[in-house]
Amino acid sequence: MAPTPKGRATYHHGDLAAALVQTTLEIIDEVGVRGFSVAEAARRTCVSPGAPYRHFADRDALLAAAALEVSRRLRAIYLDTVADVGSAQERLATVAGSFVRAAARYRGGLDILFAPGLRAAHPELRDSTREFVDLLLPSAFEVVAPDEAAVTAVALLDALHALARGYVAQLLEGKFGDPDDVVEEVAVRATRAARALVAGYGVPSGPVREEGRDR
Amino acid sequence: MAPTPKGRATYHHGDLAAALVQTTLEIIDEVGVRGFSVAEAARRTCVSPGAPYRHFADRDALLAAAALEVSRRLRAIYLDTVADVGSAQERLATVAGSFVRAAARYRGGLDILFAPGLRAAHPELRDSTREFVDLLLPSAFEVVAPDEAAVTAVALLDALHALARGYVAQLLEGKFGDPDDVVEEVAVRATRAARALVAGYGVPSGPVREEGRDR
DNA sequence: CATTCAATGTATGAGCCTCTCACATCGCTC
DNA sequence: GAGCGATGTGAGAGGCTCATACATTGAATG
Repeated sequence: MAPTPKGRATYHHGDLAAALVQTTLEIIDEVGVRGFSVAEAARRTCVSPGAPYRHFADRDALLAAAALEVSRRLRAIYLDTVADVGSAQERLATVAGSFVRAAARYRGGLDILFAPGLRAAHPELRDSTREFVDLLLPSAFEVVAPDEAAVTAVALLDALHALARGYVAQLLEGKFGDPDDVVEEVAVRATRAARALVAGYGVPSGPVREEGRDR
Repeated sequence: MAPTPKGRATYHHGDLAAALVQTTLEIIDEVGVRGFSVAEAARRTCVSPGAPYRHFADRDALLAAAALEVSRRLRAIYLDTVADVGSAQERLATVAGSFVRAAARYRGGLDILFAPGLRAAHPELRDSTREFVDLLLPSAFEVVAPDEAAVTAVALLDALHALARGYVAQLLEGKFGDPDDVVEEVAVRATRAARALVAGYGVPSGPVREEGRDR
């Protein structure tokens, strides 16, 4: 007869996919990506170990879906807190700091969002970040010198992207100490670095000429 | 009598620890961190599946040792190719590009060097990077404004570190296309971004004032 | 309503992996 | 040359991923 398994009223779950993503995020917050297992996610969601595979091709697919959810939340944060900063320069600089602060909040989430293997295998993850970056494109155009603006604007965003991710990585791995303690300081530093970057791309050929060796 | 197992002449291996690290790097180059297993490393080294655990507490410890080896190689590359660049400014900028180029060569290695979980759990990995960054400290001091030089120099290096790691991450996950094809272009961009960063930190209070919102 | 069917969950199990433990083998020291 | 500590082997417990066959059910259809 197989009565509806332990923690549930109905045989069918209702929205297992979403529940699994949520559970996955929780598990990862607790034990990190390495500690995560599909089996554990199934257990916490009160379904059999095989059930998740109805919705996700494999472990990585579930992780990728969770990472995608994280990127959606980051986007929301951006729209709430950064989108309406006054000048384009400050908007670009602020987003870096804001990103660092978000990292401290969604700790585990950021871990999967940036897990090397996952991103390499799941283009939709890269796309999501790319879309996010594109939100900033108008600001970048405002900041950059008008000639060859297109190329430079994209390059600037890539640089900002790189910078922010690098700071987040260092923050999350505890390089500066307990992330919760230092997040604000790191966010400020990231903002300052971003400002320097923006300034550097804003001048027609950059403040340092092509060959900088003999100034 | 248990004849000395298949691929070996003696019962004892000689230097299993080093051999395992080497094999680990090879495996990761082929199949990535996710595809790596201690069992496979043991197989390729022609020892029993349990043997590695005489030398490494667990899978992560072996990975960390391999990552440490990678960081040693990176250090060597730096000393060979960057250490004697003329000006401090260019030295700092060049190291970013050089790092990106190294990433394309030691692809798998960089994956583990930057695997979020690993670095968080193994301080010696962070230390190794830290030591590497410290090699650049003198250059940073040269570049930075003399007042509060200490704080700023370190901050500049952290920013450069973040920038370079971010570029490497994007390169390796294929954001710009096949890493081998784009590595040079990305390296140039990283160098340029690094220059902008260095320039931004070189001016006493940065090119944009504290409160930048109402320029 | 009754039926049917596609979607969703369960049960079972094969195969692999990590890591442990008792035992075998060997290089070194005294 | 005897003993000992270090290093390797073999067997196995327990867990995980994923495939396959079967059970259950909500929804569409007549």
